[in-house]
This record gives sequence, structure tokens and C-alpha cells, in this order.
Amino acid sequence: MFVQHGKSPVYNGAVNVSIMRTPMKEYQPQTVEEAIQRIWVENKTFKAVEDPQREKFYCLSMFPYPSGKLHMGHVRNYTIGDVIARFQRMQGKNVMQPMGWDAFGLPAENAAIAHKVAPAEWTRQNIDYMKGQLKRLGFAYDWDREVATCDPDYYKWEQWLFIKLYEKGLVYRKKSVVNWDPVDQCVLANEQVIDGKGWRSGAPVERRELEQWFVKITAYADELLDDLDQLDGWPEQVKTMQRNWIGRSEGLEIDFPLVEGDGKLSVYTTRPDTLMGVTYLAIAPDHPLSKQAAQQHPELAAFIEKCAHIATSEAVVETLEKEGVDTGIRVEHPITGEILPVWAANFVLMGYGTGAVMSVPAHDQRDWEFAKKYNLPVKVVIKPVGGELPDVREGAFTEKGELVNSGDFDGIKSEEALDVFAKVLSEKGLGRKQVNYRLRDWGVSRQRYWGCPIPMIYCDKCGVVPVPEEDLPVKLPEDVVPDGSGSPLTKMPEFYEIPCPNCGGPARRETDTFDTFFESSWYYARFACPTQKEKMLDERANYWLPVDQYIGGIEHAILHLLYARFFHKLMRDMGLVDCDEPFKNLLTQGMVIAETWYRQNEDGAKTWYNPADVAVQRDEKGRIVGGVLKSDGQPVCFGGIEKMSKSKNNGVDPQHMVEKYGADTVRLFTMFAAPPTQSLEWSDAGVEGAHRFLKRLWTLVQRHVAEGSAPSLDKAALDERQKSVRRAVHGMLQQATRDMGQRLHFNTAIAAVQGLVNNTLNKFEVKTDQDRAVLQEALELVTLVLAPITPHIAQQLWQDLGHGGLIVDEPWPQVDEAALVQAQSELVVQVNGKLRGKIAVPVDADKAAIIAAARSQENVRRFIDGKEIVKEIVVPGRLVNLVVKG
RNA sequence: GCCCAGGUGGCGAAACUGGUAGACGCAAGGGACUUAAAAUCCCUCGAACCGAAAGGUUCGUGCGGGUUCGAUUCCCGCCCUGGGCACCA
Repeated sequence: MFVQHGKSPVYNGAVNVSIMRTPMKEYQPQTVEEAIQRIWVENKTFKAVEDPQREKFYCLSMFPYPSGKLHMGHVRNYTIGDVIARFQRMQGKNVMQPMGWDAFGLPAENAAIAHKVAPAEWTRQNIDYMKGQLKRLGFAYDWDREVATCDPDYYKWEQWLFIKLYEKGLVYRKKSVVNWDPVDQCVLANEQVIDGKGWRSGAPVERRELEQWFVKITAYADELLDDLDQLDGWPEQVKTMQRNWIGRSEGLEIDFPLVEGDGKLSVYTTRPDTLMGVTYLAIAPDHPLSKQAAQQHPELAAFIEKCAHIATSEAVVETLEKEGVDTGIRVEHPITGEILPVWAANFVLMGYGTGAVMSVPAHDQRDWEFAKKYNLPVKVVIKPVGGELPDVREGAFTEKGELVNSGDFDGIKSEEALDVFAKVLSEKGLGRKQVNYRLRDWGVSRQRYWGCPIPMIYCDKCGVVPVPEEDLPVKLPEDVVPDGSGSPLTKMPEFYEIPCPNCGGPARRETDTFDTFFESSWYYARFACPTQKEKMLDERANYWLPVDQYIGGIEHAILHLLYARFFHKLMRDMGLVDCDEPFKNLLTQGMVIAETWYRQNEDGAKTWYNPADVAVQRDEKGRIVGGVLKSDGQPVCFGGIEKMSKSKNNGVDPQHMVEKYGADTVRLFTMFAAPPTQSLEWSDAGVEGAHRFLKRLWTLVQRHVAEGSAPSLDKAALDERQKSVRRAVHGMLQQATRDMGQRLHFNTAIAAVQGLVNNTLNKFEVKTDQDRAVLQEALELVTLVLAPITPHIAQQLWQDLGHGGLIVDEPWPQVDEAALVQAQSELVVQVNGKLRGKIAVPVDADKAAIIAAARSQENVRRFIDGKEIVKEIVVPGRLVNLVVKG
């Protein structure tokens, strides 16, 4: 389906590869790629076998959700991983590169609703199709290690681990709030809530509290934070995001006694220095005190009802207009005894901390705005050290300083306040130091069908009972088509009715399934021993782990990577793995973006057209000025360049590209257009450029080999012309080696190869036998350097250049340092930092000679004659800067 | 709103540790080949100005400041775009 079946030009059926030259003149990627891929399959080239004698390299790209077909983001991700894996193999490592499927998730249920197809069937068909696409792209995967997370042999082990965690006390149940669609009677994901309404029903969402399972990630918060320091191979940016997410802080928990009754309201603050400036407290609308007060307070009751329709996502809550109602509850300030009002406020969340905060409008901007809106008092208690009282008429003063208007505490520094107030309050029994985390425990319950069943049973007599180990896995019934009205499992007594394993009485199975992050938190480890039937992991995991290079989208910087690190530590503490961290080096790749085109409809909505269907119009400078739809010739509007998505209809189908140009061209363009961490703008014209280059290289090699085999290179007998070609060749190798090995900047490695082929090799007139030897060496090095990026054409050209065997097993070539040596170096001459000329000097010239040469330059003299030279700067091999005065 | 990135020719980008801004590629323009087209090959290509030419001058890396002999790179303050925000994966 993906390849033109032609006769293989190279494969002769033996275990190895023939040295026979191909008569092929024209570059036919489909034929070449099909033949080379067959060699790989028949030789089991990418099967990874544990070998303690060899240095291992585990290269892993984030596995895909089987959504239907590959998109360009996948192609980019997997090409980056494949290039690294092949490069490391040429460095002599024992490389393992697996692939699998993150197979549970919401889109399968959506497809079920739309097309009345069972999620299991839909998912497995998608896997089949996408696997074919991955194979067509020539990725060096060990397919024997493939796993799909919807397979009971896989998810059995996370059920097993969950029960172990339950036994260790790392799992518990508590109420937490979800988005509830009152019409469809189901829980909505955050992305299914649009403008506060259910995506299908359009009904305003309701907040609803459900009893759910949590895993105590906060018990590992300190370790997750501290171990980030070990991760030298992670981008600083990702580590910073994780640190901020964990959000460790040291502060004070403070009790404000209620005026009526003997209760108290506890708050946590990281700014104890502002305690004396508290003018009110704010609590969550659904705080028990708030609900209680609402019984005699209609305005408050109405406010609570309004807040019950706010979606749960933090982005929604944090961008709301700040609103509140005085609950009428009063508390005492723990130090002054001053009576303070308690407000219910929509920005305070019950799920965070104690569901209450102390408000200091003079020194917190959000409190300040709230106080202005509701005319609450503002009391300044912090001023800059030794400075004036800050002006808070236009906004809060949020910096630290020293205390003022604070009675006995005046003059103490912000930094000292924690200790001072902790002492005073603990003596009164109204406060204590506390370490707090922004990180919350991981809620893993999902009220969804297409996921891994949570292996728990509820018995009226025995309470919560885990499923006995011998009954695992709890299999998800697969012959089910969800209809969008809640999880089908809750309507299947044959699933949930079960005798209690403890007492044998009637009991009910948990019908919730795990968060799909559960599956993706440990798949990297299972790839080491995917068919192990007896246990979750075996000793092979300790051979392969940690993953040496992990590659995936920056969008996973926090959640997936934090959960996977957490899971790894859980598995370590279960004795399943030795190391502390799962991913040694991390590469976060950027998005794939493309042009968008649209027409405005009469109702104001936009219809988006795929860039492939638009003919772009440009002005004389090549600027985009507009476009017309190819089908009707009518204009369409340019909508900018955006992430490829269904909603903007700007996705480019990798399949079409592979069919048109071949896998190597797609891989080459993807690696060339931008460094991996940046976003990549798709360009059909750019793909053609990549294809042109491969054709040019192909032709160059074919012309060369058509002359017969080249003599061996005699390095001692080279003339200047030949030496300069070798200098360029080894210069390319030096740059490509560094760019591919250390920097992972494949775009500049490719640029170096292109520059060499187009500017040096294509212009090199081959006259003598030694010319042929120089060109032979050059073409071999070009082929070896391209082998990880464009592996099919590289293998073919390698054979054409007279080599047997697989290029993927060749060692990476060594730079010939002697070839790089130059007699002269060119220096730039600046006067006052401005470029005024260039000089060529012997490499070993001393500073005086260099300056003399610089000063004798005609254009330089124009700028220094008659002026005093106050400084002479020489940067060896780079430049001379003469600083003049007057 | 909070956290993290990014902003360089018409476009994607390069510039390694503060040292020639724009390598490599695309688009565009001109030319060769061809009956023609495609393909291929060659040349030009940041802007303005001076010069017949060779060449030279000034400006130019989101905006405004600063440090430095020298800043795309370091510092301060803004603007804009993107990613994440705990039930998309």
C-alpha cells in the first residue's frame, strides 16, 4: 500500500548485502526504500539484545495516542529519535529503540459516539494503520518490544502496583470536584467545557463532588524537587517549570479564632511579615463555614450557587472577575484581637490548602483589587528598609522590607518575621511553621469507560477491598459502544456485581478507570521486558534503564514527565528498578506549524481551507499577498501560521509526502528546517528543496562510480587543490559530528553537508586518479554522515560506493586533523569596533606582525591616519580591533 | 491571572564561550539548455546612499535604556507571539 513493489536492485537473499553495483541512473526513492527496508527486516537489524559487555543506549520517543493516522508532529518526534538512535549505534553503542501505543483515552469514546464503533476495535484498527506508516518511514524500532496499553497483559501490572501502593498507604479516597454536564449526565474533561458549557449539550456545567482515588505524590514532593538537580541532561526550562509546579514554600499556618463559637479558621501564608496588615479573610464559596452562613444569608446563597457553575480548570478560575460576598462571619486577629470580616470569594478554591486565605490588601495585588472593589480597609505594614512608607493608592507594595505600624514588631525585617511570628503564635497555640507545596495529590479516578479499571471492590460489610492478586487483571469488557451518557460500566451489572473477596457477600466493583497518565508513566520500563508474564519488570529493566535519551513535545514538560518520575520512584521503592530517575537526557521538540487559510461566512464564522488546496499569490519580493482556492479560483484570506490542527484544517498529511517524495526526503526536510527544540514551519517548497538535494547527491555518486572503482588515497602526494577539498570535507565532518552528537542540531549538520556537496564536490573537476580518490573519500564521509538522517539512500549509496554490509553498523568516521591544518588565517580588522578590512597572516604570526599588517591596510589607514591609537586588541584567529581617539 | 519559552532579510533559519550578522535552504528576479514545457545548470538577492567599475559609507537582529574596545549574545524596563495550568494527549 505504501510502496511500489519493484525488483530489489541490491538484495541478493544472503544474510549480508551484495557488493553488486546498481545500473540505476535515476533516484527512485520508492524502489530504494522498499528494498532497503526489506534488508533490515530480513536481517532483524534493529532487534535489541541485552549484552552486559557492551555500553547500552536506550533511545525513546514518546509513544503516540493511536488517533487514526500519523501527523507531522509524530513524524518529527520519531525522526529525531531515530537519527539519535542510529547515530549512537554508529558510535558503537548497543541501542534499543522501542515503539508502542498509548491506547486508552477520550478520543476513542468520542469516535464511538460519532460512528457507533467500539473503542477497542477503533483503537486496534488505528494501531494497525499507524504501524504501517511508521514502518514506511524506516524507523529503526525493535518491533518485538511493541506494547499497547489497552492490552490486559500490560495494564494488569499497574493494577497490581496500585494495590501494592494501597497496602503501603500511598493511595487514599477523598471527595473532589468535577465538571458535571446536567443534560448528558456525565463528567466533562476540561477541554469539553467551552465557555462554561458542555460541548455537546450546551448546558452550563455544574461543579459536583465525587469520591475519588488519589495517589500521594506529595509524599515524594521533596525528592521530586531535589532530584531535578541530578538531571544534567534536561533542559533548564523544564526543570524550572517542574520546580515551580511543585512549588515548595516555607511559611506559617495561622489560626484565626471565630468570634462566635469556639471554632477557628486556619490559613497558610508565605508572607507572615504582613500578618499585622490583614484586614479581612477570604474563604472558598463552598467552604463549610460559607455554606453554613448561607442558610441565613440569601445574597451569599445566591453567590454560592453562581460559583457552583464555574468550570474547575485553574486557567478559568484565575481569569475570572474577582467577586465576593461578606459572609457575616467574624474572626479575631490572633495577635491584636481585632475583629476581621470573612468574605466568600470566587478565587479561593476549596481543594487548595485549607480553602481559606488571609488578605493583606496593602501588600498583595489581588487582595488590593478586591479591597478597592468592596471598600475594605488597607493597612500598610511593610516599608523598604530604612525608607519611606510606600504609597499604596495606585497598587499594592509587594516587595519585602521591614515592618511598620506593627506595634511591638516594628523594625523587624521581612526575612525575620517567620521566626518571630512562629514563636509568638505557637506560644498562643494559634500558629506554627509549615512547609507547603503547590503540588497536589494525583487524582487518578476517571468516570470513563475506555481506560484501565481501578482494581477495587466495595463491600457493605468489609468496606474497601482490593481485588486479590490472583484475580488480576480486572479486564475491561471490550464489546461496548459508549453513547455519551456516562460510563457504560456503571450500567453493566455483569461487570460490577461481584462477591466480596473477603466475606463472599454481595459487593460492587469500582467502575471508574485510571487517568491515562497512569499507563504512560511506566511504559518506558516495560519496554525492557514487554512479554514478562510473571512480574511487572525483571532484571532486564536494570540493564536498559534509565532511558538515555527521551524525546517528546514540550507540552509534556510538567504533567507526564512529573508523573513518570514519580512512578519511577514508586517502582524503585518496590524493588523493581535500581536507579532514581527514569530519563537521563531529555529533548523537548517544538510544534509543527503551517499556514492557515480561511473565508469569512455570512454568520461571522470562518471556514478553514487546507494549504494544499490554496494557490498562494506573492508580490515581486515574494511576500504573501493573498491566495485563491484551487477548486473555484476565488480568494481566501491568510490566517497566519499556526500549530497544525484539525480545527484550523492546516494539517499536512505525512502519507502524501512519503508517497510523493519518499521517506528520506520527508526525514531530511523535517531535520533541516529548524533545530529540534524550535517550532517547525512546514513548507512544501522546502520539501522539494530537500528532494532536489538528494537527487543531486545521487547523481554525483552515480557519475563517480560509473568511472569504475577509485584508487586508494595517498595523503602524502596531494596538491593544493586536493588538500583544499579534503579540508572542506573534514571540516564538514567535524561540524556534523559536533552538531549531531553534542548539540543535537541536525539542521546545521545537514547545512554543512549541503554546503560541501553543492559548493565543493559538485565543482571539483576530477582529472587524476588522486582526484578520484579524494572524491571517493568525500562521498563515503557524506554518506556516513547522512546515514542516520536518510538511512535508505545512504545504504544504497554505500553499496554503490563499493561496500558490503550495513552502513548502520559502520563506525562513525574520524576527523583527519592533519587535513584541517591551514598555513594562513584570515583576520577581520576593526577600527572602533567597525569592520574596515581583512588581512591574511601566517597562522603563527605574533601580535606585532598582525597589528602591523592591519595598520598597513589601505581602508584601515583612512580611519586611523592622524588619530591616536589608544588600544590594540587581537583575538587570535578572529580579529584585530584598533581603538582610536580624535 | 500565574509559570516557562521565543521574536534576526520576502520566508525557514545560521552565528559554537561577548568578536566578520544573515552560513544552508526556500521564494523571487535574470540567464543557459529545449521546438516547447518540465527537469537540470549558472548568476543576483537585508535597506538606503556614493561610485563607470573595483569598491566604499550609513543604518539594520521586537521596542526603549545600560555595561563593553566590541552586544543577536550580558543587565534593566516594556511590547507581541507560543506552550503549560492538574479530566486532551
